[in-house]
Amino acid sequence: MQHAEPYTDCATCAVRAKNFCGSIPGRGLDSLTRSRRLVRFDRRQTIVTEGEPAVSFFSIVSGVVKLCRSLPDGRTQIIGFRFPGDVFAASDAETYTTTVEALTFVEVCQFSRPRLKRLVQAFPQIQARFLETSYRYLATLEDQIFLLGRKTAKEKVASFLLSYSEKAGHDRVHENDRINLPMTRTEIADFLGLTPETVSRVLTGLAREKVITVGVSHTLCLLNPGLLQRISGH
Amino acid sequence: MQHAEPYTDCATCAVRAKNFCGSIPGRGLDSLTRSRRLVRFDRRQTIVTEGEPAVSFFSIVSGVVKLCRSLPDGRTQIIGFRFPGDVFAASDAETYTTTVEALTFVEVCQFSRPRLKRLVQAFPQIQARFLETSYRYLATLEDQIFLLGRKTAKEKVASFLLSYSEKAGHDRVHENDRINLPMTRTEIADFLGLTPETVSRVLTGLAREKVITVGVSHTLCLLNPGLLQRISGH
DNA sequence: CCTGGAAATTGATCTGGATCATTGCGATGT
DNA sequence: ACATCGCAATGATCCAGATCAATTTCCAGG
Repeated sequence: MQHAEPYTDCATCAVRAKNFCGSIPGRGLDSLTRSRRLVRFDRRQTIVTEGEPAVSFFSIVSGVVKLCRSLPDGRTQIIGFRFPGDVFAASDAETYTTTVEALTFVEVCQFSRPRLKRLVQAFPQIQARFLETSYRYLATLEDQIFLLGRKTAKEKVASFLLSYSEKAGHDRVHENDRINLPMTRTEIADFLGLTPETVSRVLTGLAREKVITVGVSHTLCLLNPGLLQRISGH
Repeated sequence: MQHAEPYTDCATCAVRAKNFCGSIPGRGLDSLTRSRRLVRFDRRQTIVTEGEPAVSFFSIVSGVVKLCRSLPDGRTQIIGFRFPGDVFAASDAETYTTTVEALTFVEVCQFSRPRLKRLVQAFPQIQARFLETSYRYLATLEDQIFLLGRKTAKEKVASFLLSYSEKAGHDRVHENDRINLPMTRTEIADFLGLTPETVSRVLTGLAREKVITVGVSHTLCLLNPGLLQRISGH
């Protein structure tokens, strides 16, 4: 059997369990596969743009994206990063509330709103999953609000390293974990409400304290996650 | 007929339309009324505490509350304020993620989790409402993240005054609107990631520029909402 | 292997907002 | 009317992180 797409269908999708798709029973998988369009983006490509009509909903199969907002004067704030199994552009707003850009090569399932709506009608249990997901995002954003409002630069960076290394794969953070950051210092800064220079200085500071080592090609190593945790102020 | 509570039942509730209760048909209203307990709190009373088992869900009938998180060293961040028609402690987490405190005299409908669950089973359309609400909160938190990460003190205060005066009643913000702030300078500061001194200085600055007037007893007047809007950086 | 441009690091300096200290003032109770 | 107490305003000073300015490192493309 030949597929138009050289990729897995929903029945064999690696991230199905993590996503709303996991709530759809076996008999619905064909209909799910037909509802979505698998789309690929290269690093740096924009997937959706803030303010444009929100016609689609997305679910990430592979890769990492950033959600961000900008002011005309250039100030940018990254709202969050999203990983395989995450969704974005999920709200029912008229227009996208954030710009979404690929940080790595990315594969997403794109659902048009009407199709998604039909899917939800056919499988109402999806809605409970959406609610769960959106409660999880709410909790993450609350954490981020605390971080932005009340943490110091060092605490911010430490928190970021820990939560990133957790979400980006490793469920438990171990000593000597080598983590790969697909984002630039500027992007880390735009996420933490800092400048790239400050991020750089804090990282070299942490390296001097032997909490991490900073490697080449966006790589870095957590030598002492326990201490990092304490530095992060929980 | 006599009521144990001297207050309206769900059929005549002023905020029903704004809330999930609005999706429950007339025949379900008795069951709704029986599912909730109407509870009152005085200003400064704590309604739920961060970290404690999340046994209830709440919906505000009247008054204003704050949602906040604290670190043992005393740093506090207010995540948001909630008004009549809003809900809180809505996530399905094991424990409350924020402490909720009354800023004014408050009346809330308290639902135990099991009862709420049964209500949702009986009226599944509630779930769609919950999803809508939680998308709305997500958008608010995204705004707040931009504000905390990238706005100046003056922009923060201007944004706060505008969004507060909108949510606290007035749907459109008019010239010479008199607004009542039930929170202290410290609470405004903890919401905006500032100190009370800075909030105070910015307010007197805005008053000097004739954008607002600061009145007594937590009252203040927006002389020029249009300019305030421009100052807020949208 | 070289080379150009972007990103990262590092240093010097500046500043917005924090911190510390004092005074003012308006509610509440006597 | 007056004393008390907690919040608000204001002033003086400080400092974490921003800004400005060079290098240095990285890496993609030839």
